[in-house]
Amino acid sequence: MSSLPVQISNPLLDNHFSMSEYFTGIADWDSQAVARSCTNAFSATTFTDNNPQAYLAPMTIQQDHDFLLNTFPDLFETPTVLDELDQLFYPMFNPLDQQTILSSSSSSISFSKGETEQEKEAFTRSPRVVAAATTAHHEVKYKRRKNQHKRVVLQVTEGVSSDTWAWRKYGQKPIKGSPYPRSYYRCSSSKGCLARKQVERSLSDPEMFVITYTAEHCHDHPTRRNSLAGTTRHKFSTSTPKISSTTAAANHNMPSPPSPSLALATTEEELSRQRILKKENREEEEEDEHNGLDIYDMILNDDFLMGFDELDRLTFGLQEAYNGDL
DNA sequence: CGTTTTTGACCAGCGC
DNA sequence: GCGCTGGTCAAAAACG
Repeated sequence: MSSLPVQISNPLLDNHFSMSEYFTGIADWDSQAVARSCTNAFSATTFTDNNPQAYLAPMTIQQDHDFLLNTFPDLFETPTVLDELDQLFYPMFNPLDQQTILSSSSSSISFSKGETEQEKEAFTRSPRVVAAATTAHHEVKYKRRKNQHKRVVLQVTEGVSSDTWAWRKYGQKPIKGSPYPRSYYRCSSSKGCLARKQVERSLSDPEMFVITYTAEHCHDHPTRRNSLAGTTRHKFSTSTPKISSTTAAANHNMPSPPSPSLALATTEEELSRQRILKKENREEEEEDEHNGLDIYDMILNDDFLMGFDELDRLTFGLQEAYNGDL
């Protein structure tokens, strides 16, 4: 990963700062750019630890290296600027998550001192040319396995959606060798958007989710979520045995039952999304029962995010007017 | 009514 | 060429 010339303009803080300044204490950002996770994006102790394995607890890094290499042998490729920004900003918007981003540039992957040359070689294999990768998914309907631009994120989701995009689930498949099904989502914000993501539990740690992003959004974040119709179901009802059994397991972060049919559980990630949507609805109705918003709500509230955009536009307009007067 | 999830079927890539 | 596997489609059902 390249160095970080990224400048953040935050109208509320009224100053500019670099990403490296933001994440204070990172002596060697580049060397840690890929294998990184955090329990708190603002925790200096987490980020200043030079041992990547520290970021992966409770996972074993080697286990997940192996898992990812077996499951996603072609996931590493040159990242786009958006990828890098996404990776950089993700922890800021998900401070409650424990996550690791394991793609996407083979050239930027770093290793701890203890890892062998074979491991490094295995980890950096399958380099891809981003041009070929990014064009492939636009073309043929089913030519998708090769040359797809993928980005993999490991995260522990505890009631927090992985991102603020609106996703629609379009498929779920049992995966050979894994007791957990893989869910397929596409972006529902825009009809033409090719962005997709796959969500499945990690083999080495069922509480960890492997989220694979494919393609990129061709639009900004949605100004509001699509209609909530169909998003909040009676998942926790006991009226339907199939639903109650699967969601009960998912809701308690437990592995799905060994039965293949029962293993087709709704993922925790999806449940988290539903909880958030419910929470948003409740908040609209209750007129802020609490006096303040906690960071959890602020992070996931689209209105909050859009508020920055509007503030940005306002300040930009004021600046223009001010310059015009001079 | 518009949107979502579910789920069986279909199709293409891959290994043998 | 064949079978396995994974990714997508699309109809039905569910939800607000």
